[in-house]
Amino acid sequence: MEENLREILLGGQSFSWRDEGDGVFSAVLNEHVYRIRSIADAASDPFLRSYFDLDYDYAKAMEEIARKDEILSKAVESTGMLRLLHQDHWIATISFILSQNNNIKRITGLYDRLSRRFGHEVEPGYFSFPSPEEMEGTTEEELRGLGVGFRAPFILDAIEKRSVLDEIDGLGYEEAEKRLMNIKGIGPKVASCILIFSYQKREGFPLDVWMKKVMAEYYPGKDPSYFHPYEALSQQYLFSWIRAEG
DNA sequence: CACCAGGCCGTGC
DNA sequence: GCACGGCATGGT
Repeated sequence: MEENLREILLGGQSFSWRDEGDGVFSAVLNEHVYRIRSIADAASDPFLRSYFDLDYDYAKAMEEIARKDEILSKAVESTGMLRLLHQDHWIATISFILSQNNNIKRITGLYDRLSRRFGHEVEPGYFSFPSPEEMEGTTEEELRGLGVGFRAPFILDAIEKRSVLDEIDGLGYEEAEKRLMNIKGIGPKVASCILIFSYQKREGFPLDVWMKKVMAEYYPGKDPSYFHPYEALSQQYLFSWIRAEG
């Protein structure tokens, strides 16, 4: 089965990708402008191979998830094949700090404004997401001026404590979560997104407002361990399904 | 005018 | 430990 590329790129895992029309999606990553129409386009590029986690068997995982119960079967069927992205630690951290009490459209807009203000132009009109060094020296006032609102001091704290992002790989989930949560504005939900979509910690299970409804309505009394060993990917199928369902 | 969005922080108990 | 209000901004 073919991947649901739109859902993977624009469904809330990442805020880097843009719909260029005619089935083309673009993103500025790794000092390049990448343009792709399918996952197959990524197979020959080392950076994208890692980014799209091409060495993991998502087809097999999807089949096993669909066999778990009726709800997951429905979620998988309506969504198509998903993958979990392997994003840059810093980009994921700021992206999901921006995501709290926010919506995907506005998060993407803020991501763009940060890129244009602090990043650099890789191609005409295409700006990289700024590195911590490029953002260093900014102020709460400047950030608020870009529209990030109450998240401004959280971003400043992340700039200051960015070195913790290099100490997460290899840690167990709980310890990794604890370290991330030392940064202001990172609680359990934001931490889980960073750990899944940047550190490949597949036992994460983000509980946002949508997923809390799903759990209360369809999995009362159950906790994320029910979905083991596919916590994160199952969550992503349920998230996509319930959002499409309304 | 409300209420919501891939929540978290500070306070009070 | 848990419950609660506040929080910037833009959309419905």
